[in-house]
Amino acid sequence: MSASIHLQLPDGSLRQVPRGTTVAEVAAGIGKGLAKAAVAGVVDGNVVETARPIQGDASLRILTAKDKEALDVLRHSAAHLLAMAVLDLFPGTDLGFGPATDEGFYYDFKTPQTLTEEDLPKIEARMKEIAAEGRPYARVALDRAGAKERLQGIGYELKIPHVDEIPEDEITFYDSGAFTDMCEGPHVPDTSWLANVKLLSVSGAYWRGDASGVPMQRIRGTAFFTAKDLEQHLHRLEEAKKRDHRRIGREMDLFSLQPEGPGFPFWHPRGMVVYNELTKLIREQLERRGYGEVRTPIVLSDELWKRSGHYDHFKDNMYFLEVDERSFAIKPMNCPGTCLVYGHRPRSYRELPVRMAEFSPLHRNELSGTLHGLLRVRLMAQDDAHVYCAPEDLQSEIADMIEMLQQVYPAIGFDPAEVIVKLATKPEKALGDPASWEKAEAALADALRAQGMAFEVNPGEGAFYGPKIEFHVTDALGRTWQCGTIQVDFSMPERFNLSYVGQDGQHHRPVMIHRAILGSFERLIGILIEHHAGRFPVWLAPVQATVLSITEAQGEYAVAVRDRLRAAGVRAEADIRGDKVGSKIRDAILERVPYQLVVGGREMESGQVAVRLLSGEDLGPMAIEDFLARIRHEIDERVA
RNA sequence: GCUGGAGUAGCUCAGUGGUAGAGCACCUCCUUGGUAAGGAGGAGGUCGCGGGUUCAAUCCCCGCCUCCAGCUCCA
Repeated sequence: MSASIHLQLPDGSLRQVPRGTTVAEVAAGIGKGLAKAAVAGVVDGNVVETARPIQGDASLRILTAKDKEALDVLRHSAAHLLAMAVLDLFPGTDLGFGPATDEGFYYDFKTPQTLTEEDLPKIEARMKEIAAEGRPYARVALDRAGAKERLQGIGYELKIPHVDEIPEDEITFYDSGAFTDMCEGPHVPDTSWLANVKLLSVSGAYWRGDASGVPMQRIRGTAFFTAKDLEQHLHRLEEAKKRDHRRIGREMDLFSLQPEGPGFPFWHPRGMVVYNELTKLIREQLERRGYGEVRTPIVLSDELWKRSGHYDHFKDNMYFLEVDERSFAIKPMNCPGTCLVYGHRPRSYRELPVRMAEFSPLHRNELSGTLHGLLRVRLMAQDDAHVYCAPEDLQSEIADMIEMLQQVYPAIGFDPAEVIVKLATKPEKALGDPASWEKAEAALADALRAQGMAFEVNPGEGAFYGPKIEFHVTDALGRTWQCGTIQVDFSMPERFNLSYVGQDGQHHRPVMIHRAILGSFERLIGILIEHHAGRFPVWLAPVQATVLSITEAQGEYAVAVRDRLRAAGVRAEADIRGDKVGSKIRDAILERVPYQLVVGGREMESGQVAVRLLSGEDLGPMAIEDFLARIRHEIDERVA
């Protein structure tokens, strides 16, 4: 065995070092700055701590704070730091798991006493003390028996059975001072990297997510390399709180949620304006793209749901009722209804593809604990459609749907170029044979490739009847939300025995595509409220312009201006109360009205309005016609 | 559904074993004021619902409902 090995660095250069050289030593050999900045290394694709000796020829990348993977390492280490502090303060605590997440980290504990929010500052303070000590993380590798013995010795009961589930025969621990934890690693070199941590919440959880299992307490937190990044993140959390659609929705009088209808939103007149504008946007597209709109019943016989497969796969989420000794279900999806429409008469290949859109209300009995404003409801409507086509039309139909999505998203304020695309594949419990699933998954993947769209796979997340493409938008705070979805389904046409007569005079089975562009209107409106912080694009704003009189002398003029705007199709109000204009502007801002039209004696004289934007920008006086031209353009073009 | 927390005026929140308060919003009046809060007065509450303890419960106890933070699930 040669005493030296070759390491290939990201720039392609080779470096010869003695066998057993650590990542940290290589970094030091490259430069003093890198030695200090090295968080971890990537050896042949595996992330390892800087203290790891390299035993053979390998590729090596040194991770610094700039790398995405480095942040995960930091947060994972922060989770350990949290465990150290909790063990110090609450002896007798047993450890669950403590991973890094997209936003930070958490650790699950089984503590002798219940933890509360008040305990967090104490724990955080202890974490910072330990961080300041700069305790190194040392890796210890044991075999299975050794690992169990060690866990037993320190009293970590929960993790002992887990040892048998680890596929590798080498079980690793990381020690820092008196603390040790069984963990795959890697970690930052020492705890001094972890100064910028913040604990955010404590909540319930279960050992390995099993609701019948051991109850645990989860402490969540976040960590960053720099104080500035941490501050920015906390600021974003604050901002998200300010944008909470439940609060803004109430302030703008868009909708309400009431105990009489848990999870069933009440739409107020102003909320319905947004709802209807979005519907209008979609209907325009439907017309252009050769869709017909249908409306199928809300309540349908049990038999139908047994045939469609919902009874077997979606029953827990459905509402049932008994009428005249017959069982019915309230529909959670539109697909079976449209299948009945399709199958109601013979179909010819000449009329394919049959495209049916439907906006019916859908009820889904979601678990009470999952309800959340408009983002998770039990009553919603989707901009739903089902397309029945010949297999060979699949690609072009999907292409058309993607094009529609690309035309719709900019109007609601999302850049289609920034949409994240995922392909969700067959779940464990699914309808149909594996071969059609493969066919359907391939069809979706092909369609995406044909469109030149990059996508990642979301394994096991498909609908029970078929795989789906998910379109995720990124909002103003960098959060992502799934909106659009396209699903290919070979099963339901089979179950409903749907067919069309081909050119050859024979019966053929159509393929069914389920698709939604916006997703559900409820959820989308919730997302849009938060994305725009309630400041909707003008075309969507419940009130588009409000006329503010300066004194009561302009009251009549203000009302006349409002009526002139209304006649031109602008949603306008007039505020002719006896308040000062500053106070009226303040109210208009709180209502998020995009245009405030101030009318005083001068404007009344000249037949003008003084235009102020929601942003505070003052456009000065202009003729009513000029203002109308401006706002009509924004409305007609749906300027976002 | 599960774990933990909460529910007092439209909103944000004080408060007490002897049936309740503030600010904002609302209504009236005064003020006629030029781009984020002019002033005064008034009205408004079954203190989430049901039971219990007590001479007396908004307050203490039990059950339920709803909401919030998570778990899980998802449009």
